[in-house]
Parts: sequence; structure tokens; C-alpha cells
Amino acid sequence: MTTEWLRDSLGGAGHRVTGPRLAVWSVVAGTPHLTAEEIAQVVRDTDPTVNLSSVYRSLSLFAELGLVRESSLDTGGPSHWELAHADEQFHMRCRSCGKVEHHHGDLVERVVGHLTNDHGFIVEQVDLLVTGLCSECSRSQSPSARPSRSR
Amino acid sequence: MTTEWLRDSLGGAGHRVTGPRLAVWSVVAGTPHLTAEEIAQVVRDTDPTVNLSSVYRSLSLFAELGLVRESSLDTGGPSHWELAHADEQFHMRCRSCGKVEHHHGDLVERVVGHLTNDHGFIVEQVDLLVTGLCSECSRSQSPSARPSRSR
DNA sequence: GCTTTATTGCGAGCTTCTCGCAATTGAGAT
DNA sequence: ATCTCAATTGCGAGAAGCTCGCAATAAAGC
Repeated sequence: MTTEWLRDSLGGAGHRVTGPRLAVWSVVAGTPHLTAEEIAQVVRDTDPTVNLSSVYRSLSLFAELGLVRESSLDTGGPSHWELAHADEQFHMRCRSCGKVEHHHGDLVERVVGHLTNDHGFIVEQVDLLVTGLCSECSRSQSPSARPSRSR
Repeated sequence: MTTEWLRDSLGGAGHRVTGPRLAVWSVVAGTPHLTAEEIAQVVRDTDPTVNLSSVYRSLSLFAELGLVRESSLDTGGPSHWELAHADEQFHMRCRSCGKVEHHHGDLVERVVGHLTNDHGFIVEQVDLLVTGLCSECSRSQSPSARPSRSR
């Protein structure tokens, strides 16, 4: 989570430690679920010269190094980025207020075990997204029709 | 799964039964995991006048009616469409051969119960994607680095 | 400091998907 | 059957999200 970690990961893989990379890193490490565009905006508060492509390239590199993860919470919308977390963490997104929170559960371990033992499938990554109504929104709303598709 | 089902769903909601909709429906019902573009191509084998926008509009409508589901298996890539299935079904995608298969498990019920009871979260939809190496590919490969991002 | 080469900014461009509008067509009323 | 009229379609323009090539810049070893 610290920038030392980033320096080590980059250096160890023969990549350079640059301004844009450090800036992107600190934003991603500070706030999860941001889009590349949002990250770019925060980065530009400090250094307005940083280009959006560099943000994308930094994020892609971090993802290759296993430091960061891309998750598409909205099909059709932009991807969101966050620190690579253990698979046991999954996303809960409220359809009403849009809030996304992390949640921890042990069920992922069970799926992994089942697939490995019974199906010879080597699990590398698990992405679990639960959509619904959070406790606040469910109090003020009646659970109506399915979420509609919109951008 | 039959076209009668579609007729009823459309008519019941005040929508018309049209050629493009029937064509899109039969393709989606016949083959899962196709992209809109792929669906359009198959549809055009029968009726070359059907436009890609109509395919998108049909799919969006079906999704609103709860008949079909959009799933983004590749972040950044095009969405894939399939018949709405029970949440207990989830996707297993092989990183090496790209094959996607459905798998059934009871873990989703457990998550739902846990979140409902302990967190007041009303679950409406669960999306689970497991990425890794299928049994065939894991025999001929050594499980190497994390999957890299590429379009 | 100097050199080398990875990295960046910039802009063009690609892919996926959406939207407005005029033309068409389904389905209830006649 | 035919008519009527709103729902739907095809079409093209265009938005959003992301990628890529290239010249300029800057990190890191010497």
C-alpha cells in the first residue's frame, strides 16, 4: 500500500519509477472503485500535465504486476480500478444509491476447493458481484422491477 | 425458451412481436455467450436487412423483461448475452482456450442468506465469474503469470 | 554529466454502443 | 379485409472508453 512497495515491484521487474506512476498509485491506493477518468482528475490536481493515456498505461502495468485489479461493475460503463485484494473480498453494489462496498466471505474458498477437486479447474481469479438494495435504500423503497439497462 | 414464451412476454408488456425480435430471440436462445455483433451476423443469415441497432434494442428490451442477461466476461471487450438463468449458475472461463462454461453451485444461496440476515441487503442479482485454467489446458500448461490485459 | 532506452504527452483512431429521425409495420378498431 | 396510428426499424451520425504510433522527455546505470 505504501509507495515503497510500488518502487520495489517496479524496480524488481525492470520498470522505471516515474512521476505519473507514483501519482496514479497513490490515488488508486487511497480510494477504491475509481474509473481511469476519475483517477486522472485527481492526479491532475497535483500535476496537471499527466495525460489520460499515461493513467491507462500505469493501471495496465500495475495490473500485470498483480498490484491492481480492473473490475467492470457496470456492463457497458467504464471499468473501475482498485488495489488487488484477496479473492475472498467481493463487491456489493446498491442499485438505488449506487454505493459499492467490499464484503468479506469465505464462500470463495469453497468454490475454489470444489472446482479444483472435482473438475480439475485451476482457479486463478474470482469475481463476485452482488447487486441489490442496501439496508438504507431498502427501508425507503419497495423492491420493484429488475434493474433496467441504462448508461 | 420457445418463441411462444417470447410472444407472451412481449404481448403481456404491451410490446409488439416483430421479425427482428423473433430472430434475435432464437439466436440468443440457441447459443449462449454471443456478442451483439455475433448475434447480428447469425440473424443476417436469415434476414440480411436486420440492423445492428435493432439487435441491441431487442437485447435491451429482453433484459428489461428479465428474459436475457448481459454479462461482461472480458472487461473492455464487448458484452455477451445469454438467456437469464438462475443465479446459482455461474461462469467459468479458461484463460488459455477462452472457453466459457456454465457451472451450477449452491453457494449463491448461502451468500444471499448471509447478506439478507446479517446486513439487511436485499439481493437481486448475483454475478460470479471464475477465471483460470480448464482441465484440458492445465494438463498441457504450467500455471504461469497472471493473465495480462489485452483486447 | 552523459548515454541509452523506457516512458510520456499528444492526437488520431478504433470499438462498442446509443440516439434522432424519417420510413415502415404490427395489431387493434372499423 | 382494410384502415389507422403508435411502436418499431434502418440508417447514419456520434458519444464514450480505450489504444496506439511517434517525437519529445526523463529515469537510471555508467
